[in-house]
Amino acid sequence: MAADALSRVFAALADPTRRDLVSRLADGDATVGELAQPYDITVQAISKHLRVLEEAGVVTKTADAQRRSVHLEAEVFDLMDRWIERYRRQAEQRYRRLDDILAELAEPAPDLAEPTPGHAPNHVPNHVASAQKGTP
Amino acid sequence: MAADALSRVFAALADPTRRDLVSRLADGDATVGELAQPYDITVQAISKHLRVLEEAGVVTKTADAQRRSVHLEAEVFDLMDRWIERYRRQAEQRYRRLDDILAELAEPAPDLAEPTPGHAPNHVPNHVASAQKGTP
DNA sequence: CTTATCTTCAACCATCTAGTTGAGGAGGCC
DNA sequence: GGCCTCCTCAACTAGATGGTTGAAGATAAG
Repeated sequence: MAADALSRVFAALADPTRRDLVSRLADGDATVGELAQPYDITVQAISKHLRVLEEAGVVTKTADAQRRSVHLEAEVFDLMDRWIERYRRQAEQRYRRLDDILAELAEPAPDLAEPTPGHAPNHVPNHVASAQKGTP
Repeated sequence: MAADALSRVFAALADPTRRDLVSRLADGDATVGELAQPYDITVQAISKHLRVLEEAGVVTKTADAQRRSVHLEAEVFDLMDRWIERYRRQAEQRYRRLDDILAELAEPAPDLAEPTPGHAPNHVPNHVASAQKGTP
């Protein structure tokens, strides 16, 4: 489920404990024990959280001894950023376009104007259908 | 449970179907039925997905009739962006600082960035890093 | 008024997840 | 060797999640 990279990253960061771990790792590498210390939960639970972060590519563990040093990987942020920026820009462009339409409403424009249900999105399905969900 | 806003947003976008819905809504508003059409799953499932996105603040529904028009809210992207940028910049700074440290390994550098409490993060081949406990 | 369309609510099921306890595995240190 | 520390694996539990089917609430159309 959700095998793709972006889903793993988002899911990994959907947990406040894991985001807090990332926050602390941004200050510098740390061992599992050091990371686990401030929390009430067991060190095994932290180990599991770190495994989730690792499988998402958010962190890497360098096994330099029996104490694993955990390191934050910044590249996944680029991955998320690219996704976010893409749709944000698109949505903001749409906003601006709507403003334009509202501004020039004085013209005899067809019925597509209002933010009311009138405007059916002739959305061309470029990414459509069975995007995931392989088997019905 | 996740409770906090950021967790809800990340969790909402951790599903590829929901990300695809966002992708289509970036093109323009649409009704639930229109959104559900390209997928193999039932319209009820899509309705549930939209409720998750709505509770995360990613979309809003304007109940203008019995056909709800779904609208993408761009502000949540700012929320995520702020979180991502914060830690990405921090991590990149740390990278650059590490380069500096490796470059001028002979000199005791004055703290150019912040009053670092213990100044530990020389996580060089040597795994020092006595992580500072910033309370969570 | 009746009917058809659009959406949600409710109950249910299978799977995933976050946590627990308990038992190892792998090195450093006496 | 023997022990101690750090970390992970295994099995289990409670709760969330994503999907289903079936029925109901609102409103437009006839």
